Amino acid sequence: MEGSSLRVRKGAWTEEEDLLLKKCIEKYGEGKWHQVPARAGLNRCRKSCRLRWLNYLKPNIKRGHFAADEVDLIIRLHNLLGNRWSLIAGRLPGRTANDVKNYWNTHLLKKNIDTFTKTSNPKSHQLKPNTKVIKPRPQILSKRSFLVNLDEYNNNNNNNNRAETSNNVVLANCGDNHDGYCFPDHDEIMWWENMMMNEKEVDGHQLQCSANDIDESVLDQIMNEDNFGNTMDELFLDEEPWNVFNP
DNA sequence: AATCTCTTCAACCGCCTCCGG
DNA sequence: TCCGGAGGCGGTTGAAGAGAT
Repeated sequence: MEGSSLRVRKGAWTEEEDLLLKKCIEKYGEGKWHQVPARAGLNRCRKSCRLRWLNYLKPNIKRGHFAADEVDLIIRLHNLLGNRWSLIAGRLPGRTANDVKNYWNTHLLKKNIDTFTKTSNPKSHQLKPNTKVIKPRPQILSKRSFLVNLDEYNNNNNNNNRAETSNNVVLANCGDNHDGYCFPDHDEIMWWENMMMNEKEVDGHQLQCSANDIDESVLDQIMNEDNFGNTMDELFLDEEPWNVFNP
């Protein structure tokens, strides 16, 4: 539980509280959320302050209806990423993870259910019934966890660029910056192999990503084209999207 | 006009990961 | 190596407004 919950205010924010929080962030900048309530003179917990700022007060937040292209992008990215709202929101300027999540739950989820129970339109962006979405979980490894994985990788390496371990797999050998991806699940491995493996990577070339931009670069790759040079539209409008497994 | 039901979305909650001591 | 605090995330809740009866 957060701090001394007996004294912390909950519920809807008042204009006065918004103003205090805004002034505080403008003065001290974002971050150090544990200091924000005291600095702003707010009787709120750090999480509440952070959420209020990120979802409502932050400049450039887009409110109101989602445009058709935004909805389209949400559906596509959700097909790829599942409920990874922060990643999806990261591709929609001005939209927050909470907004995207709410929109999905209130508008798109309903549509999906309708599609499941009524018709199955192959050109539709909705998922088909019995479609298993493989949810990738790109992870930025800490030095510690990387070393564990690297150790297992070295122990198990059998001349492939991939080493299967009891719980995870290192995809491609790791570069100078020692960043990599680990996935615990075979379906995910297949998913990423399908998506990421091109000739260069098979030859030992690997994604050159820093720990901080790994998601961005991977998503950029997804957004721009697939392994075979198809555009995003071609990719997702195909009758059998390659990123979706139909058992 | 009053009441009930449904929808929306801001906010909370609990969990996970990371990092520093 | 362990532990506690902080940041961040996704799932869920509930108040408020809109629409239906």
